[in-house]
Amino acid sequence: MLGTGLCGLQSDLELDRRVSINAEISQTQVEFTARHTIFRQNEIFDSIPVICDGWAATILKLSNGRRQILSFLLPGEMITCRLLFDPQLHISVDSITDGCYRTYDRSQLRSIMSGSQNIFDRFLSVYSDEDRRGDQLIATLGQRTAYERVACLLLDLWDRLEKSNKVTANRVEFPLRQTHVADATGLTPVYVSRVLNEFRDDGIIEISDRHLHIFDMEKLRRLAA
Amino acid sequence: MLGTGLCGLQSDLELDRRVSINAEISQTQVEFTARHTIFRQNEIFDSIPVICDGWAATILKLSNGRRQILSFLLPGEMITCRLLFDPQLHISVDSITDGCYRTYDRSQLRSIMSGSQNIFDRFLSVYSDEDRRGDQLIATLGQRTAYERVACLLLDLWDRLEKSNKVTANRVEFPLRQTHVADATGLTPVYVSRVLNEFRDDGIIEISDRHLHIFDMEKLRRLAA
DNA sequence: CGTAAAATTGAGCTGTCTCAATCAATGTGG
DNA sequence: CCACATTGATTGAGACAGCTCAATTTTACG
Repeated sequence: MLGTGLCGLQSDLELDRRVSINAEISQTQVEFTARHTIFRQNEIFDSIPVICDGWAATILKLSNGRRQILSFLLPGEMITCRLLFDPQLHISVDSITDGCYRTYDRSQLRSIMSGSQNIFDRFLSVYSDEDRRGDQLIATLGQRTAYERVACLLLDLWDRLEKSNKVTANRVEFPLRQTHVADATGLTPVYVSRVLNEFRDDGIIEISDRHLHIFDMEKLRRLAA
Repeated sequence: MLGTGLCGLQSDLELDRRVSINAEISQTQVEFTARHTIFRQNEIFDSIPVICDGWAATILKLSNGRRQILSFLLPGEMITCRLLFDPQLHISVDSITDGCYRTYDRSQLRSIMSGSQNIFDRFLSVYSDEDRRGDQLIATLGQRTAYERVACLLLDLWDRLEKSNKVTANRVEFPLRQTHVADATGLTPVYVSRVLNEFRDDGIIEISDRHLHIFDMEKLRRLAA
């Protein structure tokens, strides 16, 4: 983890497990419960929310009612770096599990950023990662088959969770429902079920008890193309 | 157009038709010809290229050889704002028509940006737009049918070209081949042909002579859902 | 003008969806 | 703590959107 203890001040903001700042930033903490919309498309924010506990998803709703999950938010992650610069959230955020978020004042964050090239660049690097993941998702949805999409999603989450040491013995907490996987991959819940079951029957993974177990990582990575 | 004449200095950088700076920035101009890769995935840049004439496309290549067009670059547009902060280009750029690009020194641009909150915010707003379009594309590829995808693409391009006054009498230059449309929508060239022909037969649009003519805008917007 | 690239068209196939029914898990109120 | 209600997962059968392959025509380019 980069930057722990920077500035040597009080409260702790950790971004995507890559930037953390100790500084005197005013923050408020808010609890949320599973399966609710916690931020709505087009809300205006003077502060930056960061999920500090639980899982959530960013969602874009189309005019016709269909919904696409853009990303899953894991504990410690900002909704999107864009909020640092653009007060209007153009996406919704739904909670997946119970949890809480903290909000940090934008102007304070920005003055901290402009005070340190170092911190500034770290935020930008988080932003950059966010973009890369977005571009990868575009390519995945445009070019990959259902099996590949599901494999990619599982691996993406796995790799992120592994970075924050949430993986033990090839097993990790996995609170997503199949509808979440469906909304993220552009597939039908019914078909997601078939894909996951086939992965299970092939001895590649198993999802049970809100946990994901990967038995054959190599095969899964090969499947993700 | 915002910001023309800012700083009252020499050369002209216009971004996405939304930010333009007159300042003493060193730049070099490079010509390119149609149908070539002009920047390669993973190149490192000390300068920011801006397409100043002609069309190009940003492309992500997958391990298995498939390719996804992430965006079309119209005259005046930066490859991606990310390059302002991250020297590594993680995508390729292919030219579509003949044209040219200029490159601007990153550190110079950044010092201009840090010298003016105003200019800084404008760059960020361009960046923000880039992201929004990315998110829309994710939703389109994940949730929309072939007809909707093609309609969305045509409208997106149309709206951007209209903003820069390139549309006259419901007609606009349109140098894309059907393979470009296919790579951008995640469809097959063959199927794109069928979709476009159906649009034509329904009296909605016509593409001929490298121009796009929209006869029934309302119907097209309805099709785009 | 000749050659290569792009577009069109037809026929047939397959990956993914829809609909519908059943079963399992999770949450809730009495 | 159990019964019921709700939500999520599984499975089967059938349909269809979009793909593949291949042949032909049209357009663009050197």
